[in-house]
Amino acid sequence: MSGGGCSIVWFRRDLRVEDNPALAAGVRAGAVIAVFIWAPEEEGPYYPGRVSRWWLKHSLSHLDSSLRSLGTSLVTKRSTDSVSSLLEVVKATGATQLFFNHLYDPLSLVRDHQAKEALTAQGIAVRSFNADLLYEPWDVNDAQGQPFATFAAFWEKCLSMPFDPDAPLLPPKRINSDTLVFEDESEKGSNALLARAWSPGWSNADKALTTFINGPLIEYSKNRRKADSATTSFLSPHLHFGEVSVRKVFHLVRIKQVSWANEGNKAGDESVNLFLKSIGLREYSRYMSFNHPYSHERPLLGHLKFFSWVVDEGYFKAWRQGRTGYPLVDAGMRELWATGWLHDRIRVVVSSFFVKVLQLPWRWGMKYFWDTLLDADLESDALGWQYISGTIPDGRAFDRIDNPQFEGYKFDPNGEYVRRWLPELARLPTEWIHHPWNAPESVLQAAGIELGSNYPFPIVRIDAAKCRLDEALSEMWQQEAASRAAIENGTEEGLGDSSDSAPIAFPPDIQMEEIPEPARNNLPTTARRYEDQMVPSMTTSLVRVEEEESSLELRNSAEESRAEVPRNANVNQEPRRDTLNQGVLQTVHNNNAFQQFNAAIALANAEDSTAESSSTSRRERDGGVVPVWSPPTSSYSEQLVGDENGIGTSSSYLQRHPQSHQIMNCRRLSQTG
DNA sequence: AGGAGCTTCGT
DNA sequence: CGAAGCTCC
Repeated sequence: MSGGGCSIVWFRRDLRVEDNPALAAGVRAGAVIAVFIWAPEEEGPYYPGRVSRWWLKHSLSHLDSSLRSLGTSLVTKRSTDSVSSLLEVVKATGATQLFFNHLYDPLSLVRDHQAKEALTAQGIAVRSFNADLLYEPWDVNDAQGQPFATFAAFWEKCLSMPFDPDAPLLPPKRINSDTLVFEDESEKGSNALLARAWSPGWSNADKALTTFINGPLIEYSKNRRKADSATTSFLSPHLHFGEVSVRKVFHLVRIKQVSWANEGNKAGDESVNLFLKSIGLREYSRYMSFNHPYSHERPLLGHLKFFSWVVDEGYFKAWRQGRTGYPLVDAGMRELWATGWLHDRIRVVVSSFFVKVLQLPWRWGMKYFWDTLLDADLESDALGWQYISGTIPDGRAFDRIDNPQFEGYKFDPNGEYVRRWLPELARLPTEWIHHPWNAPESVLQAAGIELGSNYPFPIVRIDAAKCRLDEALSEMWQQEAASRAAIENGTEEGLGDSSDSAPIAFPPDIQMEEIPEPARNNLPTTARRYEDQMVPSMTTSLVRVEEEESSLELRNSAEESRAEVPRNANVNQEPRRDTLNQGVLQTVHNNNAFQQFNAAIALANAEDSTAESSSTSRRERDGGVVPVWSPPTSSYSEQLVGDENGIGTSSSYLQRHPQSHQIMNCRRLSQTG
């Protein structure tokens, strides 16, 4: 069987054997070569963070042993260019078919398209499948056939589609294989803390799912506000790596819901709705990424490009270290640092604080999440940060500032969460735990706290932040109006064009992380920066905070004086309703090219669906074309490879290619479509 | 009971 | 902002 007609199954973020349509197709077609290609440099600034790599490593070995028990094994290949690696595998094996499952992040859309073209050109039959979503993005449209622009409408549609999500496939009974071994990639050290708490791999994902469905799910609606997160599903990293199929989750949860509904269990029923909504948000994040492939680097609402962010690395650092002076925020940031995990509510708290109080550029925060979260997920995180920042049509109000003090008493009423992660506040009574700056001196003394010394004063006061925000917003509206006027007068090139909205570059210490090793002489700073990205044990994180004490002290006093925002700012100038709508309209308008593109995809899929044997209407949705648009003239990955040799380039990929790709794509699409 | 006015919350 | 939920007559 070697040589003749075997197929390659290209695993990526679908590290499971059950309900894996690409694998199933490979098995149906005969001998299978299961391949995983590790080419992190292709991800540019989104090189997976340490905890993500830790997870991946274990998940892959788990998958490998599953595949072995089915009669094959996982071939892993280190690469800087996935497409050429695929071609090498083809050459080495004489494979005649390639199967893989769709991804929807901007990079994968381009890369998968290239893979398809390159392999097809070699006479390889390429087919791809949906394994990550209930419905493909191009299948979910409004009455006019246009993509939705808000979540609620999108999700309502998903739940009332004329056809159900595909039923999960069973795992194959046996996989025939050709043997072929590539070098195994070796990842550096794991982390004891992580290993204790988490078990990567598809069978553990299944266990987590079962545990959740039979346990916390029924209370989900009641408990979801608690910061101590024993009631979440803990499925997100499993879902990110595709260790469990979202369709399986959906089906099992729905079954529970029906039985609870029959019993008249209102709370259980409601809990399922809420949980499914979070599945829906994940779904929506892919949908957004597909329809707006630049959403991880640019606000979707046009006017937001006129918002002037506070570019202050000191703020950024204090936030990362959990030294903002707001206990709930700091506790969250310490937990993130120590465990790579945060309850959803706390993610909202810390990111909202980041954007609204500190007014730092959201992409910095998103990048930090990317580097530190165990379930780091570009699409979900982009959606989350855009939501928090109010840069999508149904996002939070721009001018709303959440007060961590009040949120603290909501999500952590007894202060247990804060005390766990901020030992320096452990002895503070609950009454003051979320606002120590108001506590009487005697109370602080009794608790062993000296503000400004072992715990900081608030880095920015909420009322000052509110003032500064209102000011920035009214300035933004003015500029937006001015720009629109300029465009109407023809003084300026058309919409969405150019230069103007280059994203703010990541600060240097984040940039250091973007291109980790290529074993260069590590400056002392580099070493520290790199550590920033790692997940230390509890103790090291505390030690580290101690070490930083003195420099932070300076920072604090600096911020204190810095926060003198004019109190008399004319904040009454309400952003006018019509301008807001303009923003939305502009977004929608900008979508046209992608909508055309999507129509093209849908069409192509329909044509392609004649392809295969078992021609139920269900099958027809499989095996469609790769859902991508034409890449810009010079390819993404070429640019990134060039990047890697990167002579003294401290500037990031994004900086040098200010989101030009999607604009080019738009143009190309309107030409070709 | 019931509704004006206030707060909270939302992807 | 706008809907939903709350309070206070």
